[in-house]
This record gives sequence, C-alpha cells and structure tokens, in this order.
Amino acid sequence: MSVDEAELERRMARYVEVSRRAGLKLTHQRLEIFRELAASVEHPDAETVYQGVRRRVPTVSLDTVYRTLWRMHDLGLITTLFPRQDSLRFDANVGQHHHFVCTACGLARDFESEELDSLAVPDEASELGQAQSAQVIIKGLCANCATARSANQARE
Amino acid sequence: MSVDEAELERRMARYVEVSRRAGLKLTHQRLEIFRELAASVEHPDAETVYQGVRRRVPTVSLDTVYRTLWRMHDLGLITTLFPRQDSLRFDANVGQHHHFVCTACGLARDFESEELDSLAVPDEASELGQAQSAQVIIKGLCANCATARSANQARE
DNA sequence: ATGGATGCAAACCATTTGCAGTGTA
DNA sequence: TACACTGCAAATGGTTTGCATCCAT
Repeated sequence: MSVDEAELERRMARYVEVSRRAGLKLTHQRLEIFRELAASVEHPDAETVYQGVRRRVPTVSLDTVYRTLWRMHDLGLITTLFPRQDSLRFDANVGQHHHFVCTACGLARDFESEELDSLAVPDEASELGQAQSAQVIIKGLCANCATARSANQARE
Repeated sequence: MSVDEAELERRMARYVEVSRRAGLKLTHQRLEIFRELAASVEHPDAETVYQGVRRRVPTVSLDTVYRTLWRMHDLGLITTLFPRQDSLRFDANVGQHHHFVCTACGLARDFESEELDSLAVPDEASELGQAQSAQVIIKGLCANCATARSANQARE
C-alpha cells in the first residue's frame, strides 16, 4: 500500500521548494529519504526508512536518516505519529477521557467531554479494524508556555 | 495539582481488589508505586514515579517501578499516555487527518473525516492553553489481528 | 572554494533482563 | 515454607553526537 502518484509528486515538489527557501542543500540522500517516507502510508520508524533507502543508496547511514528526518520536521514537512515524548508516560485514569498536550514543554492534561466521548467512528476508520476506543488529542501551547512565548516576543 | 481524595481512594481500592483477584502479592513497593501514579494528573514517566516513591520508600529501585507499572498495565489498572511504540514513527502527511492504531501489532493508518476535522474544542480544553490542532486516535484491532485472534480462539 | 552535509564510530540514556537474596501469603 | 517479588548490576537497543571527509552551491 502506498501513496498515490499525484500526491507523492506534490509532496516532493513541496520538499524541494521549502528546502530551497530555507537554504538547505538538496543532496541525493535527502531526496531519497524524503521520498521513502513520502511514498509510505505505514508511518515507518527511522530504521525502516533507512532499510528502504539503502536499497537505492547503499551507503546511507542511519544517523543521516535521523538527522534528515528531524530537519524536515523542523521545516514542517513531516510530523511524528504522536506528540514527541522523551520517555514513556503512564496514566492512572482508565475512564474515557481526552488529552491536551503542550507542543513546547510536553505537559499533558486530561479533560472530559461528553460530546467527544460520543463521537461516531467514521466508516473510513471502521474499515481498518474493530474500534475499541477513541480519544482526542489536542495539541497546542499550554498557558505557561503561551505566556513565556509572548513575553519573549515582546522583548525582541 | 493532584487527584481528589475520593477518586484516589476509589483507585486504590480497585487496585487492591484487582491484584487480589489476580493472585498478586500486595507489597509495600507496589502500593506506593500505584499510589504515586494514581495521585498524579501529570502523566509521569517511570523516573518521575521512582523519584516520588523514593521519598517514602528509599530502597525502591527503578526497575521495580517499571516492572510494577507494566504489571498494572496488564491488569487494566493503568494505561500509557499514547499507544505504545518501540520507536519513533514519522508521518509525511501534514494535512488534517486522524489515526487508527492497532493495539496488537502497532499498525497505524491515516483516515480522513470532515466531521472530525470540524470538532469544536471543549471549554475544559481551551482553559489549558491555546489549541493548535486536534486529532482523533482510534485504538482497536486491525483487520489482520482481529482475524488472527478469532482463529486462535476457535482453536482453543 | 567553502560551509553545510555525510559516514563512521563511539557515546548516551531509557528500558529490560539475569540472578541471588527477601518477604508475602 | 514456597514462590513470587525485589534490588543490583549488567545488557540492550533506539537515538544522538564528535569529528574528519566530502560535495552541492
């Protein structure tokens, strides 16, 4: 299963455009690393991307894959499957609830919402398997980080 | 910020009950590890739980914290903040979309839904910070794993 | 030509595991 | 008392980093 041709082309064009604008070099490796990820719907990890690219560029190294993926991430060209975590985090709340996650400091807080609890599973999702639970993740800036950021901008 | 007293008692009682029923020993360490997590709304990682418990049980070790947390997880007493991942996974789809994640094999697939895209952020969440994006994660068994599991059960 | 990018190897760090001693049931 | 549980220390494995070399601009 893979991304359709037109979408892949769109992603590649955007990659080239954004990289150029940021003054980054368009190396063979970067192109292939991006293409490998952009053509996949599997949400691969770095190792999987590495193995795929290696077939076409036998000398790439895993650390270049990591460095490249993070650089693309900083450019807003790709994201991570879930908000980034340095370590596994646990949750003693096993009831139905949702999360707000701060993209700056990693703060995560529960919130409850009957409206969100009762969301219907879309057909597109039920085709993929048997749904057991649904939760909403809202990414944003927590109150603290938002305050800190605007204080910083005021200073500049 | 912490969990209110009544809820904490409820969680502790459930822990004792479920542990007993599963034939697990109720050690001092386990009680304190569970209490530490159950009293928090911060979704701490193992290290943070460890540091908290250490104040009351100076001899606990970090590996006991890990082992205990996973055992509680297996009993359904706690969950992880996001679906478990052995490694970081990347996503070249930066448009608005949602995820279906298989709890058995880790398969993750995008799906789209205009209805979910247009969800309103509940007040409870907007109080926590400035929302930037919302995505729904549906956990369940993917088609493959569901088939495999029912085949297994038929055999038993 | 030249500064950013790469590959290699070593470092890092969160998490897991083997084992001998300990404490709960 | 017996067996599960714990603490220690060592192993593991994903991810990052320092450095010398290389190549896109």
